[in-house]
Amino acid sequence: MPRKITMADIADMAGVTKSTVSRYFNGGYVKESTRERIQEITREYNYEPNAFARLKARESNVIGVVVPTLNSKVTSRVVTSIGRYLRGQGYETLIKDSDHSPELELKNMQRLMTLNVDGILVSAITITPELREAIESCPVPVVVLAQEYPQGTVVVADDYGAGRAMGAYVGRTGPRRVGYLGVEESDLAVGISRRQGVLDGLREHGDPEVVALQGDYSYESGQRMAEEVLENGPVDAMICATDRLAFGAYLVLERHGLRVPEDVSVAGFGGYDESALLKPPLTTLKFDSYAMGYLGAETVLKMIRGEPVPKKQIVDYTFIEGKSVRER
Amino acid sequence: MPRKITMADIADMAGVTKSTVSRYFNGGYVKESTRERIQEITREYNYEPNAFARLKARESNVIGVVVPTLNSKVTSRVVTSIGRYLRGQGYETLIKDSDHSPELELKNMQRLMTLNVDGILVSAITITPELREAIESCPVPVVVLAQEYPQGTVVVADDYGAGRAMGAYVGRTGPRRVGYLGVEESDLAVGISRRQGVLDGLREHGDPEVVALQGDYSYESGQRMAEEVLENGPVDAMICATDRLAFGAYLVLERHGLRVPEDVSVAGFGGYDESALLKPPLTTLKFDSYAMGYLGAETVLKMIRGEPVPKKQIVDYTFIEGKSVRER
DNA sequence: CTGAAAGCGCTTACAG
DNA sequence: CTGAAAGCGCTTACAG
Repeated sequence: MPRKITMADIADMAGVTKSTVSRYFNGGYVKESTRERIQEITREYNYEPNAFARLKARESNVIGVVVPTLNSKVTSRVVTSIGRYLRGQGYETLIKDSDHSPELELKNMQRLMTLNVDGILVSAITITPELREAIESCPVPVVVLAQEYPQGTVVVADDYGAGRAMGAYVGRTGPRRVGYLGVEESDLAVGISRRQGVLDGLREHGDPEVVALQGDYSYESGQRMAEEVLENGPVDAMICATDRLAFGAYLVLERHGLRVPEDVSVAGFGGYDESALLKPPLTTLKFDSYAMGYLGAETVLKMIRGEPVPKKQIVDYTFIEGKSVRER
Repeated sequence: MPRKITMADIADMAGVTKSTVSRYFNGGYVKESTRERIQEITREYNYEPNAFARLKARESNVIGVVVPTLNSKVTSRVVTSIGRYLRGQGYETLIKDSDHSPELELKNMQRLMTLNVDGILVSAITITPELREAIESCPVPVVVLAQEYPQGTVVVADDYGAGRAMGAYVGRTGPRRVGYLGVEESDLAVGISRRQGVLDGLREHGDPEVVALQGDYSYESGQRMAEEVLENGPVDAMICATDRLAFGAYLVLERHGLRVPEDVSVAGFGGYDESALLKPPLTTLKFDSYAMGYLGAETVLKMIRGEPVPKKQIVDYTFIEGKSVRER
């Protein structure tokens, strides 16, 4: 196992000082011939400076990203998009997975700060008081993704608007009783805004009775909630806070011998590829997660440069009409 | 924005030297009363040492992970599992996303090395000669995930065995002509081993004619290949290298008015949650990705400690019997 | 255009 | 049990 190669090694081989090599990498003055020599050696050894040893540098060129989980289609898209943008801008992306734990969420934020990243993108399930405190006392720019955060800079999906659109769409078909399969209110975006949108949308179109439930984000939770809805009496529609929950509803409805959409309409949020494959295809709605990642990354870089940025950016969604909601 | 707090600050407040604080964090000798004082201040300021400033330390306590993409269910599971294990062992996980690019794959490996990580877990789509060279010249332990790599230490899924089991399962139903929707051979595990397993399994049970195609991993690719299979004449079964490809096959079969499994059997690999929701539920097979992550992480840590490790570890799979393969 | 020197936040022998 | 000093791989004024 060869020894790790350092900037000093490169300097030696090039017959210069590491100061010069450093300048080479950071865009300082280097004579053309020297530059070429360094470039050649750098190429030969595939050398790249250790980004984390830039302790003295004003900027580390690394951006931290804390995500609530990696096991989510939406998060995957967001992180991929962030990585692409940042890579193109010469920044490193440092991903910290909170694995559904609020304590880890806080720890990740704190750790990122001591790691002297230039900025932080944080997507949290819940912004606890401790997290908020950490965000506020953060010495580098922070942008919050996917959750409202009035105190700071955010990029969010239009959860309320999307909910309302879906509520109205289903409401127009004239249901008498609707089940809402939701998530916990600690998730403000999905648990509250999205639900409120749905309720308002329904109210504007016939004002059906609504049985609103809360669970977690799993397939199993979707099944449990669907069962519970049915135990409370027949419904004409189930609106599910995520496609995954809708998958659970499909299964339970089938078990009960109920047809979609003839007996019960079903709608979701997420627009997963798989949703189009269900029978019938799920009526859902897809947020532009790539835009969220891109805009978040762009925004944090602007903040670092001291450029003005919008306090709040809202990404769009696309309505995906399936065949799972009854025609009116 | 408050200044970042450093070890020297903590030392000042505790009335000691940073040497002592460092020892506190690294398990050296510290008097009980001193320890308590440092602990208190550390707690108050939520201080954690900058893991990347441990330039002088023998061990950095960070493990690098390079993944081919973040947009994959399997990768998500593997990375989550790695993170959990490593966190429990006091290690940082540094994720590098190659975003489907072989050049980035190589760059990520190289960069990780200069970042003085203690070990590397690499999951690559293709082990190019350059990547192999990088792995071989790596000064820290490397374990390769999900791909065969005879020169090194690997944790792989039993692609051949799984393919053969699926081939045999379908073969037993007596198909005359079978379509195989595969991926490129540059992916040795899926593109070659899995396919070979399927072919061998089929051959042992009736030896049907096989139309084997190659594409990428997308839903659209599944559709294209399914179309191409049908253009070549009727088949009794389609075996798909991943569930996602099978999703595409379902769509195309439906378009052609062909029923699953009455007209055409379909089978996949992956065991996605969604696969059970298809109509009919997909017969598939799920690899234990969590085990792959866990074992990979455990193995690299053992290698770092100089403990003996198996050259090759094979993770198990579970057969998931759906209703998409005709009864014989 | 380049080098010597000091310093970033940490660790580690070595004295005491 | 603790501190002073040197050093990790890099950056950055400051001379020259």
